[in-house]
Amino acid sequence: MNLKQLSELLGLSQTTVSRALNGYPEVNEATRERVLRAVKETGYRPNKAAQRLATGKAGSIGLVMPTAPGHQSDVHFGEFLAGLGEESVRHDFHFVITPAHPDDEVAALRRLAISGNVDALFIAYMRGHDPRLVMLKSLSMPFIVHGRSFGSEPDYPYLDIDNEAAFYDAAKLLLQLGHTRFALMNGPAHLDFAIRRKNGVVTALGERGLELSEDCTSHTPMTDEEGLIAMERFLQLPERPTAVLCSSTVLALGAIRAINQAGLKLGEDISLIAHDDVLPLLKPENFSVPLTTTRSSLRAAGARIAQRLIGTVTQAGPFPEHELWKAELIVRASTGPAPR
Amino acid sequence: MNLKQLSELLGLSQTTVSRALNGYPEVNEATRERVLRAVKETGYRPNKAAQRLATGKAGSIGLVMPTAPGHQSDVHFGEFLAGLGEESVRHDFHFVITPAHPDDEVAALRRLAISGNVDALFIAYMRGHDPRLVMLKSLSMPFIVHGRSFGSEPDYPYLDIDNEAAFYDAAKLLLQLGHTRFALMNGPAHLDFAIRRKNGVVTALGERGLELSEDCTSHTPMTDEEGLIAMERFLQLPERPTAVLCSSTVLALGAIRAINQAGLKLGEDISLIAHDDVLPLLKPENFSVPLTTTRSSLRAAGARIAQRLIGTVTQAGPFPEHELWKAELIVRASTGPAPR
DNA sequence: CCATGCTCCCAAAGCGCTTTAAATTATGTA
DNA sequence: TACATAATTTAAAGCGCTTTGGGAGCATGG
Repeated sequence: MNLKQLSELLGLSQTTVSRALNGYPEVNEATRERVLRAVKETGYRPNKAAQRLATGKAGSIGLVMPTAPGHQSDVHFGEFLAGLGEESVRHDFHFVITPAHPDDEVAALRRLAISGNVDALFIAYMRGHDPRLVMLKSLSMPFIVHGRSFGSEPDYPYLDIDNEAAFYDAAKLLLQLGHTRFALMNGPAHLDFAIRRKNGVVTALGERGLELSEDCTSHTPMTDEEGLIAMERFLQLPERPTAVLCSSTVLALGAIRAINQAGLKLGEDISLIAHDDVLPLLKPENFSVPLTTTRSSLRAAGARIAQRLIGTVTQAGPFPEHELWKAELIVRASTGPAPR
Repeated sequence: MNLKQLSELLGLSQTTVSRALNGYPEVNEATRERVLRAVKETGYRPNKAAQRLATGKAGSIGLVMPTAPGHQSDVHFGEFLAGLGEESVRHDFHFVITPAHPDDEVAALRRLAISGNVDALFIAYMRGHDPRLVMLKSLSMPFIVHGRSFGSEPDYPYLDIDNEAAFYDAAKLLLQLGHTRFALMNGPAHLDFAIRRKNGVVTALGERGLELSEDCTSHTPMTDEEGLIAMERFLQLPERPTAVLCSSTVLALGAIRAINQAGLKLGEDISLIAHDDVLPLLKPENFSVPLTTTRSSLRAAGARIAQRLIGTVTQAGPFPEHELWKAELIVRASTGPAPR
């Protein structure tokens, strides 16, 4: 069933039927109702490809999913997607996901953009001087960045959390508890959030005349294995840290395993604060020693980004160019006074 | 840059350029190379919407993501998606994800199918007598089912794991270890895999003249909280179970927390076998007491499903209508002889 | 009675591609 | 040299929708 058949069925022109469906004012209400009724009865749905071709609008937002055989899937990705979905469903938008090899992301994004399949783009996992940014800016398609790109002018729309403040505050708390030997388990060094979080820690320590040693810093993918390995390394240092900051509850999961295996007590021998993206599987309050965290919901970020993206496409704006969310510092049992 | 412009640039007709690009044989090799070179230089990409309209092919597979505010996102979903992506990227396919309210899935699937946005569909989380199946069969669009639908004729293509055998084998192992008091922590009762897994357990127990009591069976969403709650309930029974079968490592995560909190020892006081979908975040070997599991990679299933779906669309088949994968039973420390 | 302004509705063009049917050019054969 | 045949190329017709530019039909008012 297509428009032509439907209009013949109704004895109307395609124009009128199309207008009736799209809410144009110049069609008689009685006629509109007749059309709507026929749509219900026939189950007619406009062909999206044709609609897209005619209007240039796709009703979808695009994203690239880095993937490869052996490439570990990221729990954060799923959670973010849930947020996007939660909002998109309200506007009858869908998303088009292009899987791409991690080395091919810029090109994949470009292909996606000029394919005509999507109205807007979204990127995340930002790096310093991110090459995707340059490409996107040249593209004249709305986009939004989750995170920021250190070293680039912030002349692009973004939603980010204040990573620096979050880790500054967390470090500050540990300082107040008397800790002096710090460690940081961070994400990959080239990622923007990792850079900023480190800065936050360094600043807080600096105010007390302390330094973050290289030995006590790890930059790894955010998996529990890496957390385990990094923490094992820290624990073997002659002067092992008593305060650990952790870029993800996933890393913390491994780190705590290492702490337990070493026979140490979390919250007594070692204090730990992790950043909590509010993953359904890793609730900090459910750890055997509940985790002190800096919290910011990834899912909420996804929903907000969808809202802005869709709003931009449908001209429902305006939206602020930049949003910087504060993370909450939530104190639980994994932090305590420095042992002496 | 579109076809028309490109062909004018080359002094050729759109037909020839189109054919050159799509590998038709009736175009001179020299001409084809000239076209290809021009494409490289100009960065021309065909408009997908137009291509789709003309061919009816979309180069994409569709799926519905159940979502709603407060609807917990499923870790299994992300992992499955990773598998789909891994294979899709090889064929330059992408996926179109329609988020939909859980109550609206059938309709959403229908909309997706007739939108012309996708070439093939995929469904999962099968229920007994699944209503989506009826709809899909009436649709004349290729689809594949992950799982099966209990109570429907298996006259549709599916990929499933042998849930019944997996749980039969697991129960059998525990029986051989001398256990007689069993519990089953299962997924929602209406889901196909839950029905079959329960059957497997019941059959194995039945062979020894044992029964699975209602008190010792839970049907819940597969989250760690639910695992905790269910296990707490089991542990308060006058005759508490010594052998527990668990439909997911996620449930096991909570269950083990409950066991620890009760001061019991996993693998001694209580033996537990969980089904392992090979989630990157929950490796059974990383639990403080490594978990005995029935293992089957969700990601591998995703990749295979993508392969079959894409193969069907591109006529690369034929593929077997049905695939039933065996899960591996891997024994680790969470199982031991029944305490006496 | 005719110009004016509405309200509705329609024919046809166009979005960018593929593909059918036909035209043109090249090649081979008698 | 002429003609059949093969090798290339092209014009034009869609694919199913939106939208531009009119055009009936009808009431209003001078």
